[in-house]
Amino acid sequence: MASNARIAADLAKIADLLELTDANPFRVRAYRNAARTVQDAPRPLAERVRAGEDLRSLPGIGKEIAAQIVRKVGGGAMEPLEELAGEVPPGLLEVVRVPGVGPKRARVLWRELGVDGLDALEAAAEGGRIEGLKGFGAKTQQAILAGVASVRRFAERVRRADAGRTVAPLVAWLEADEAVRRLEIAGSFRRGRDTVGDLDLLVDTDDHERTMARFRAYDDVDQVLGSGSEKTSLTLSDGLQVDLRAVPAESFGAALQYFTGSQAHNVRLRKRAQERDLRLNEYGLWRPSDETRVAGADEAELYRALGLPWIPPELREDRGEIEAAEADALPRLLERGDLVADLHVHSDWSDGTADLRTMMRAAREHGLSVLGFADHGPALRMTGGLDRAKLLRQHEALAELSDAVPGLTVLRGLEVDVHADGGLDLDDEALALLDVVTVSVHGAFDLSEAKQTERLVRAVSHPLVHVLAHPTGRLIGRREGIRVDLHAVIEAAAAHGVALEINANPARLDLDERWARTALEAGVPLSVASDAHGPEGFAVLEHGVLQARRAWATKDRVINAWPLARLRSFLAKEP
DNA sequence: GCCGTTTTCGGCCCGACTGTTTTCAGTCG
Repeated sequence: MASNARIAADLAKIADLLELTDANPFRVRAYRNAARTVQDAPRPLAERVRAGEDLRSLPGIGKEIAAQIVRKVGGGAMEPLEELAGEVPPGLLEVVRVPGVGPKRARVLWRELGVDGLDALEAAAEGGRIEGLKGFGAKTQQAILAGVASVRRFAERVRRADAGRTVAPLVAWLEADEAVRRLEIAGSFRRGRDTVGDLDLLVDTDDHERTMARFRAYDDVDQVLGSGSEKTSLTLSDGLQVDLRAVPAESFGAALQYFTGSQAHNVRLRKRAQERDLRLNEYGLWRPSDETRVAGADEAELYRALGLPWIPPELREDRGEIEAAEADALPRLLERGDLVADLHVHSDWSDGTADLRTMMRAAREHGLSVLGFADHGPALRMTGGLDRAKLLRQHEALAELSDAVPGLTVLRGLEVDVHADGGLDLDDEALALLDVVTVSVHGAFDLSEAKQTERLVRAVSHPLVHVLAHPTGRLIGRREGIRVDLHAVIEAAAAHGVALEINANPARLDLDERWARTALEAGVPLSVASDAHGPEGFAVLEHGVLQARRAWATKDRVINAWPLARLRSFLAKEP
């Protein structure tokens, strides 16, 4: 089936190819917008097509693009894709990813030098054939050579948590200088996305030149891509690109808003400014008639001047937050401090590194008052998983520890493997001994979508199951999730009072924000869980909270933010 | 290519930096 992601990828590719053929830029944008709409669509478009619905009700989808989507769903190829494939070599799509090379230059390089991909581009630069082309000089040639290397080394987006570790010492280095008054990380990092492409730093400084020089002098810098008094771009040794912009205090809020994005959110805000005869840019919100600044120093003030309450960065994706803000109906998003429990934690009874008591203490130190152990069941032999006899011994051990950590209630759980046919790895009698039954998939990732769906639907329909952990099994940047119709799984979870997990491990963050939101909209509660395998593992909960916030989760919809009595009632499957 | 209780045609978000230019195009975010 043509998933929304595949349809969106085709539309985005058409946009890229159109640019390379010098097409009408607004036509390009139309395809980009449509790609985004499809990506964000909560229901599979294929399903809507089969139901005979008119896709033109979706924003940015008109007659032409709707027809192309129908072709794709029907198993055909989108026509522009076929036409454009014959006009430009596909390798040019990689060439435009080189910094400083856009569609125009890529076309010149192709026409003049036959450059049809990264290898050819590199050879042309090394051979000195680029310098001398109209519009190209020696510096550009050098930049291209460096750019090819960086594209190769750093093709993918990086996990936000990894970027956070990289940037923390850099931020400390910049803030250590007394000229720096304020420093903020903006961009998708601030919005809490699970991955980031680069980092955007904003600085309010007494001395632009000095701060930019200090930035360039940071010892982990690999290449300085460009540097002026307002802005410096560079890459660090691990390939991460960091942009630093100097912003005056009177514009700081506007710049923070602008560079936090997302682009789609900003477009909406600028249109909104226009409708009020105002102009919005990174320096402030302006009244053009007399060039006065209506707002700029403070982000909340800027939103206010546009008739809106301040919108949390995690929601700024143009997925309904502006409408909600207008109606004064923004959710009060989950916060880390709302979490009282963690229901998915391992110990050395299976593959964890620490004993029960150590994990209990660590949970308390991380501000939790309820801890649900969820060691692996017997199927995962390599983890030393617990069979029924071992489970009983663990319960005895827990009973002895019942008062070991004041203020902490322990729930007896297990992470039970779901067999390929949807059966569980422990019999019902053993499952009934547990306070929390978490189920998850650790093998048979390759089943067909139909079989995988049947498997998970059967698992969450089991009357003793409470939580489905890391529902897709994706590992960011390493493994795609299983092929499964999550709509069907969500529907079954809703019918059987089962929660879906947001696994907070930064490599997982599974469910992702879109599916988590879909689950919430279907009435399915979430469990934000650390999946900690050691005492330090609880720290990742902050990443899970960000993901939950991006899914519009409030604490009322997250079972491990509930008071213990309410949680117990959920676990008892009371209506 | 999409869109419209001011429009079915004429718009479509905004500015900085760079390198190569004699006044600006291309790229980027």
